[in-house]
Amino acid sequence: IPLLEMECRHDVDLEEPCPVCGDKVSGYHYGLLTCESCKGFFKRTVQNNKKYICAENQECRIDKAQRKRCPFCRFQKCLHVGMRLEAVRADRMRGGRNTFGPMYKRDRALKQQRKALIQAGGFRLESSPPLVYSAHPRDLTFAGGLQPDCILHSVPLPTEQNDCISYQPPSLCSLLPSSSPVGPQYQSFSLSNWTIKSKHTNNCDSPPGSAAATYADSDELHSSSPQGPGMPQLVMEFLLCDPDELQLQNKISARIQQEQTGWRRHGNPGTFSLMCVMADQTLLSIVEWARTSIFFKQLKVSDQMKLLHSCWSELLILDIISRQVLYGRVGSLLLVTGQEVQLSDIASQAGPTLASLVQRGQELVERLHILKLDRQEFACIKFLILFNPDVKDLEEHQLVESVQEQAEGALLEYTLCTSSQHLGRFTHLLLCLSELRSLSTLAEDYLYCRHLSGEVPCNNLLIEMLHAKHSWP
DNA sequence: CTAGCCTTGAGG
DNA sequence: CCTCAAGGCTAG
Repeated sequence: IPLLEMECRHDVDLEEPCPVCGDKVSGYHYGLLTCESCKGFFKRTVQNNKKYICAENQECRIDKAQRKRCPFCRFQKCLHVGMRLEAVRADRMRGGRNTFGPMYKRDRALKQQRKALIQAGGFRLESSPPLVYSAHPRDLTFAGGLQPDCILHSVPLPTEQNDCISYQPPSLCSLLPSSSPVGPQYQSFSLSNWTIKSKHTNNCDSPPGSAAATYADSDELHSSSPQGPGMPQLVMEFLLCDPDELQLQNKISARIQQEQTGWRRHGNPGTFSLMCVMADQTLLSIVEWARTSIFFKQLKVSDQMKLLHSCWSELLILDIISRQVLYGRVGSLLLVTGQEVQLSDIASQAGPTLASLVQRGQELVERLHILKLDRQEFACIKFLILFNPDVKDLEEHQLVESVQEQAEGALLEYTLCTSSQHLGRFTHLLLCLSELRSLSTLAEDYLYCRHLSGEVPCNNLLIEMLHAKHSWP
């Protein structure tokens, strides 16, 4: 028996190739299983804040033989497969354990479980008709990462290029059916705030088995989650779904750069067009976020589309606003790309409608800034917005409603925890949400107008979203 | 720069 | 104690 156990333990991790270059993995590094060389490369790059440029088209193949050729594409791929910038320590402290520990543990457990399932499937195969997952063994290994239940829905995923980074102009419809096996699995995990907090706010009473613990998803969540105290479990789950800002920044910058190079021939794009491209890319990332998020990924695609069509502009505005609140500086607008634009410049160049939109946006930013909203709260709010039970003709209306209630409960619990029993803060927060809603309606109308006069670059998700709402009765 | 091997050190 | 992911070191 010990022998069997040994065998099981050993080949779980080591058989899988490094998701970046395919070399042999040497353990968990910066968020996932990678080889020693990619670990070192990632560390050097982040520690020394290196910037690379690609001599080709930013789509170089990265494998063991060619990984040295293009550091730009290698780093892109590191980010794309989910290596975490936050795992590189700013203070260079050696040894010890970081806050990813629980994640690694969970990932191990999942891989084990998955392997057991495959084995079970393999045995059954001999005596029974083919099973779904046995037909696509490769998908399972690649679907790795932290999506716990992907195996259960094991849709026959496209087995194609797991390493290919190609972004066609997509339609929402084609984006939604889980199409990328190597998505940002490890979705973000901001440790900074709450790990520190949790040391000091143990007094916060979070009754075990309170609202947050009742959510439907059952299985994997309760099993092994060594949470810090003070953070409702659901908030934790939401935070896990939330993408990392720096990763997002890198991805979107690269894509915009890519698009711009193609643009040069058609003359200089105006600022407005650029902003549209940025908004479009942000929308893409929002869809990606939703698609891989807890609860949402369990919905039927038709419902997913209805929800996104209904709330895209709110999520977009919230994205911009949360960026200002969390990372922005007074007097300037921080873009997804990390660039900063002076508000005074915007005010002087924008037309009256846009200027007032920006103005109202800034006021909202100011209010949220005073409330000191953190990432956890923004993560909850995103779910609150996404799961809108007022959307018409939902097939799984009940589920949507229940998720919204739970998200609201979790947010309430969390705000009570962090702001020492201040109910006022929570209500103020909800007020901000309604302002956000009206702001997004205005923004949508504004965009639609400019679209009608042909100013919005075409063939993108932005346009599809604009049309979706305006074509409704 | 790269990548294999070495040292560290909190958490189990 | 041991584990194992972080950082460090150094030939090539």
